[in-house]
Amino acid sequence: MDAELIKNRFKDFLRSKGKNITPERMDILSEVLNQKGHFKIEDIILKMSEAKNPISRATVYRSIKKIEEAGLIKYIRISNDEKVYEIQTEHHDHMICEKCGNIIEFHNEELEILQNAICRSFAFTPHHHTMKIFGLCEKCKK
Amino acid sequence: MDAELIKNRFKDFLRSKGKNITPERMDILSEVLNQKGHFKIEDIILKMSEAKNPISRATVYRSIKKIEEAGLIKYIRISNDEKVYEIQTEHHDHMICEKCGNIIEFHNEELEILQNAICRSFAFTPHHHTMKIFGLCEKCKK
DNA sequence: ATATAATTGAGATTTATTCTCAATTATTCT
DNA sequence: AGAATAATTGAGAATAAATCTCAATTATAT
Repeated sequence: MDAELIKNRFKDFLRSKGKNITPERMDILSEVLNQKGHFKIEDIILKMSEAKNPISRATVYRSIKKIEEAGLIKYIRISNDEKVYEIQTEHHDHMICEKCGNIIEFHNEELEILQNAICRSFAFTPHHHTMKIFGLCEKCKK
Repeated sequence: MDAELIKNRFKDFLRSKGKNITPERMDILSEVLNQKGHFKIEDIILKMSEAKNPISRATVYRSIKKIEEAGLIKYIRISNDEKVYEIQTEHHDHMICEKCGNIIEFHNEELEILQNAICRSFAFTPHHHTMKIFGLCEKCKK
């Protein structure tokens, strides 16, 4: 939530990997933190190309990848050719409205417990999971 | 399970859409039904290019799409740039071993019920969902 | 059989992303 | 602080999966 904290985490990540802290990387992270809700990489590319210190497409891709590696953002694939990013908070799953495209985040502890139980029954050691429910949100149902 | 049944379903689908039943489409479906477990579109493209009546890459893509539309196969995205297809059976979810790539299919009715309950609490009408659990399978754990 | 409409193959095109490499900039070492 | 070293950047080329184009071929309906 606190942008400064996140920026510091990113700096720490870069240092820990022996990577440089550059204005380009920090500017891109700032723009990411400015986004409301889910965003596409093209949104960031556009913003950065219009900024007072424009940053190239290649650098946006490279920096977004680093921010992702740092665990600060992640993406959800909402269709075969659409990825949207979100700032990483606690783990949650997604409901995606097939009509309006709205993405609802939810977390349900019972679900997590059940998933772990299912994994145990297969002697499978879970690391992480993704669950997406596609359907119609309340508004679009009407 | 019965290949002839599936082929007839595909023919019905094509007819219902006013599409032609062509040897290319039927040969590609046959090759799909020959696959053991999960397969990649490149596997099919390779096989068809080596067949006695070779079929082009474009036609494989077009036919696979039709077979998918007919509800006979579907794909799972196992990583950012890897899709694998499977023959459509009853609904199930997947566990994917991050080490050996093995895909375990599972179905759990409790999970489905819980998902529906969660959707209800958001006034969300679910149509379908995907769930993938990434981790280590029994063998790779050791 | 013929006419009409659909399909095919081959290669061009598209789109998202990554790569290349010379020029620039950050960091490290005195 | 300044030089040396290593990393990063921008611009455009390259890549890869999938789709499109269009003339030639084939399936279907009459």
